[in-house]
Amino acid sequence: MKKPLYVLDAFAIIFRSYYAFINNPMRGSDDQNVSAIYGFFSTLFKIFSIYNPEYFAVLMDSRTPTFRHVMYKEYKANRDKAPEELFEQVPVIEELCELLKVPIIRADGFEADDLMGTYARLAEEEDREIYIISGDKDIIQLVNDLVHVLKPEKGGTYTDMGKEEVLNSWGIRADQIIDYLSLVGDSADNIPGVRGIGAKGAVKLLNQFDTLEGLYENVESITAKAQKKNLIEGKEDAFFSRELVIIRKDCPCEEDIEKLTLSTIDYGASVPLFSKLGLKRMASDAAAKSGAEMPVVEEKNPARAGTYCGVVSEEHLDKWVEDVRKAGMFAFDCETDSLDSVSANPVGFSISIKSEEACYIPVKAEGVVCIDEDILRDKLRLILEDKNIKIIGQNFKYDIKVLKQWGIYPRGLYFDTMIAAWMIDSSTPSNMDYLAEHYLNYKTVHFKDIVEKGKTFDTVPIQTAAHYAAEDADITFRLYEILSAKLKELNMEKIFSEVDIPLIDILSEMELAGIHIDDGELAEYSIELTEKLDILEKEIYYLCGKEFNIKSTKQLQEVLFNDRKLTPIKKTKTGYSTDTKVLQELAKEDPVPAKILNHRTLAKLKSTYVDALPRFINEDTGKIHTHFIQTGTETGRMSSKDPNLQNIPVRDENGRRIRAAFKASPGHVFVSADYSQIELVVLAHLSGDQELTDAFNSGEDVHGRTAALVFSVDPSEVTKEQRSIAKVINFGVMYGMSAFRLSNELHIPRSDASAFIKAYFEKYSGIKDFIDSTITKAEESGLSETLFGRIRHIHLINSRNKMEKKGAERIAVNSRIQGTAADIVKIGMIRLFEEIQNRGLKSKILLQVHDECILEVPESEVDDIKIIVREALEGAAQLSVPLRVSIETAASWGDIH
DNA sequence: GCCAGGACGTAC
DNA sequence: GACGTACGTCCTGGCC
Repeated sequence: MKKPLYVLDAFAIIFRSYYAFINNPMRGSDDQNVSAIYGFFSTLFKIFSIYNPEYFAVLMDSRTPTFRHVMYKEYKANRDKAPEELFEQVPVIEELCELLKVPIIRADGFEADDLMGTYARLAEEEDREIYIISGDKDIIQLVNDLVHVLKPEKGGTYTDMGKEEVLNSWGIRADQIIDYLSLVGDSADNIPGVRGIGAKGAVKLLNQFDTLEGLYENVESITAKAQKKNLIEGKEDAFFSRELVIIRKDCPCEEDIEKLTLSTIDYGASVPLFSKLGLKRMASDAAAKSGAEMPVVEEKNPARAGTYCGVVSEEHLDKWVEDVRKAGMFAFDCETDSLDSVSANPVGFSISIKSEEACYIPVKAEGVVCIDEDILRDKLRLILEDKNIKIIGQNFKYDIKVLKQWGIYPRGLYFDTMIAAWMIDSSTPSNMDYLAEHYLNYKTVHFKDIVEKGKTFDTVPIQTAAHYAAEDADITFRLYEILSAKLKELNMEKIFSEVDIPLIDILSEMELAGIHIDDGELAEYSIELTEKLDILEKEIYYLCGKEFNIKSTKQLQEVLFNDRKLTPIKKTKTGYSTDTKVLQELAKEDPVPAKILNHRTLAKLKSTYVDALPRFINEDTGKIHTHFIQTGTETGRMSSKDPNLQNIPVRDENGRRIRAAFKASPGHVFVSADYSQIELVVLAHLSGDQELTDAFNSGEDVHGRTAALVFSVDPSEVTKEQRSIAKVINFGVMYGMSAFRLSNELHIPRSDASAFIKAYFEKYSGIKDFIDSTITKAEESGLSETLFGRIRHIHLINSRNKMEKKGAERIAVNSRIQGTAADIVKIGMIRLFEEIQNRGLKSKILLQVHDECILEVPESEVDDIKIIVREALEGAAQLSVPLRVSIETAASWGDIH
């Protein structure tokens, strides 16, 4: 018989090793964590010494992002920065395996589980024994006459799980493990299983009926009533779980097991790296095995500090201005006396034109005679207002706003490191301290460490201030060099330079413009709300026979589920849920929940909007100036904060009164332009689906047409109910909605919901293909990409945790749609802004709410602007279906829609 | 008293 | 387990 093959689940070992030392991590020569590297190779060499394998392979998940996210839960459970230092060890482990010439196998788009399955099959086919080293109980399903699992135990030993051992320890045969897990579920892996069926029950059932099919064919014969009910209700869950549990056996991988040999192992090659990592014992062990010499380790240099100077004379300033003009490009940063960009005054500027050099030009500093403000302003204009001189900034929207109010109108904005970093990876922070550390291995001086609480930057001693400020410009320049290369690699230069960079100035204008709100109107509404809330409160207290804090979910739970004996409907992490859905359900049998609902709605309006918005009115301008965050989402959308003007109520009448308080300035009106169904239009374009394309090209009601298709009726015969189902499905599809959710949403049986979804994808087969290909592409590349090339990393797309994987699939699909729509709206805004500028109009864009732009327009410009807006927005992209905007005009925001 | 996290609810 | 993207408010509980 052939010599056995040993395969190692690398992932599992890396994980175990890292957490084994979590309280006392192994540190390498740069003080970096090397626990996983050490643990992995200790295990590897231990296995070599115990089993002396001739054929051996390390099996990896397809990419490191996978790895990262398999650990997602643990990552969250250990809320420190641990995982990052774990992930960084993975490529090192791979490199060491390669140096050692230990076969390492990875199949793109597949997990180590699937590789184990595949090698189990391959070994079996040539009648070879295989030992799989893994602690994962899913793997047990592979066990048979030839396939063994070596389960790691505490103390570095391994239990050989063959057929008999499985039967002994589990009470079922190995080939029943799949069905067993389908019934029991696995909370760690998020396999649901059948509710109410535990380990003992599952074993008993499988012993009786042998298989899941056998069980369900005979489910009627089960005598235990509760169990039978659980099984019948959980049938779909069981079969769904089984899909998640089954390990594939068809990965593309090296099929010639003879090639997975350890005969060429080269311990000597690993010595320098082990040594460099500071794993001295491992290095010397490897050296001993190969007879190699121990190398001398060289120290790695951290990023170097820059050389900075202060500029307080005109001559010195002239020199810098001249140098900047010669260089044609510079990093620039403002220090101010306030975080509030509308009222902030500059207290100094810093400039860098090359890495590790920068200067600080104070405007105001205690005990320092600075350059005259007017002279300084004029000289800075020479570099900031020259469109041929490229400006590099970090969060430059802030600087633009400060500069504009100080009298400088920057023109040559070329690069924003914050935005670049966000486009490169929107899931990680984009503040400078993080970027410096992450990309440059440089620890910056922190603002709060040099400025005393409550004081402003101009009070900081000039030496300290100059160093801090100049460093910002220096680091910005250094980051530019790295990030611009990365943007290029990712092919995002175009969307970066043509969309996100030009948008910065537009957003600065929007924020500076602000929007007027009638605080008197809100004050009146607040009083009304207080009265209504008082009444509701009293009614609730009376009905409940006691007073309590209605806003406390904890106390509310006590009242509803304890005092009033209502039946809890769903759980949260901390107790029973009391959200809207639950309260609506409970309202059917008790008068209190309805009043709570009412109270909640009004209290929300009052605290979040009615009372909060007036506090944001700027003293100087009398307007509300929101902040648009360009790096606030993972899809490419913008967000808005302080206050968030993208979630002002619109749907119900109470809420609309808040919109009504937003007023156009005297002599002006609001013009709102709203893209019609932009996400569905994008879906039609991206998918190329014939039916959906036809629906939009025909100009008919798209939800009605969907209903006609799904229900196979003539469009003229579609009922209201059918249309509303179609509408929910249309939106649900873009979010990856399940039949479960659809049935809940529409209050229909789950089987009906499944049928609707099935019919939907049969008719819209192009959408199905779009979803599938988006997922496949994400699995291969780890990315989801918009029509314009904006990317999002889909970290969990190859997760072995099936729930996480499904979640990642939804994200991949939705991000393409939502992100493309966001790109289009941004492009539309840029076209619109440019057209307004070119024509010298006074109209201003004030707000953007994802698919809508709101402008404030002098009455005299209204007719023109409507045409301009339509042309600019509808022409933002050439799609296979028409992009339409609907335009409305009103003196108050409440009168729009 | 401060802060982080959870629950909830608003928008698209 | 169950629908994507945000932000704000209130409450709670741990920490100082």
